[in-house]
Amino acid sequence: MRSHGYTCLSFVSDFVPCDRSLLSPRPPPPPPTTKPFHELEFLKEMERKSNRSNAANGTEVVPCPSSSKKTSKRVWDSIAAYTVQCAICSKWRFIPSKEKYEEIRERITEEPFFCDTAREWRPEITCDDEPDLVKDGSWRWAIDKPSIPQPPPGWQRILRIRAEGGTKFADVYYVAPSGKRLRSMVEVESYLSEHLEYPGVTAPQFSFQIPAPLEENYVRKRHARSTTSHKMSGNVMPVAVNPISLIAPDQSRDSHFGGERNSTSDADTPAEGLELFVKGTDSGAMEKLKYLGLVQF
DNA sequence: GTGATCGGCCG
DNA sequence: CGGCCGATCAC
Repeated sequence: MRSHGYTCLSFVSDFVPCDRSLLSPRPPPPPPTTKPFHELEFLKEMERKSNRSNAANGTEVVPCPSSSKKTSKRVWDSIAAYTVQCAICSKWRFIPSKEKYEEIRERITEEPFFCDTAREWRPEITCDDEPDLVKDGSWRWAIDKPSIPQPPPGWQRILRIRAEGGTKFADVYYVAPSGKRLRSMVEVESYLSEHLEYPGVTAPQFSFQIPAPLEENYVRKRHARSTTSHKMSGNVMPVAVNPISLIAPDQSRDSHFGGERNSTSDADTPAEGLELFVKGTDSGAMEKLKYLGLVQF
């Protein structure tokens, strides 16, 4: 089953927990990718250009757009890179900037992304080129919802990924040009109603939708239910169940990136990955477990 | 203090 | 399950 009707969803990839205590001692630098893709250079280049200092801990410094306001708060989100999947070949392509990514994400449904689209910033790229990266476990993935509007000019939409094992995966908030941090739609609306200095800025331009974690156990389950699968249809997979309990101890803080180091065969099919995530089929679940390094294969 | 993060309530 | 916001934590 190749990539049928699947318009590729846009993704956010690889994040670092925003827990400060984790940031300091965190050794695993950026992406220990498996494939020898020079795209990393490309990434580096973009980093340099966008003037972000420490890709080391995976944060991106968002340059304050309009003028170098003195107060321009250093705001960043926990996303290290942005990728989108080609609707034709299903390969993942880096998006050079958060802004570009937001632009693509906004229209991804009506206007699917193709490798050709990336020609805009990479004139040579085609579907025949190697994927920029593969889902091999060396990156953590957050799968974005499509059709999230771009933030109004001068506003920033910030995504903070929470620490592993918590009750929530992430938070979205907006930073107004004034530097005001807005955490919910209600706050946005009340702020806008009291600050008429933002003509044309309206509520529908905001979305607090958070992406979903690819790793199923990143977020603590609300129902500490027995690990028995509830969504993997009837077919129980005992093999799968046991390993899961291993990683869910309680040792909350400890996100060893590594857990999945033993990735032998990666280079799996991106399309499946997407399908797996979206549909959660049995085979998908299996794939996921492989992905997480919880089963042998 | 202030602001960021987390938890948990509630619809 | 997602939105929201107070409690709590880190600076």
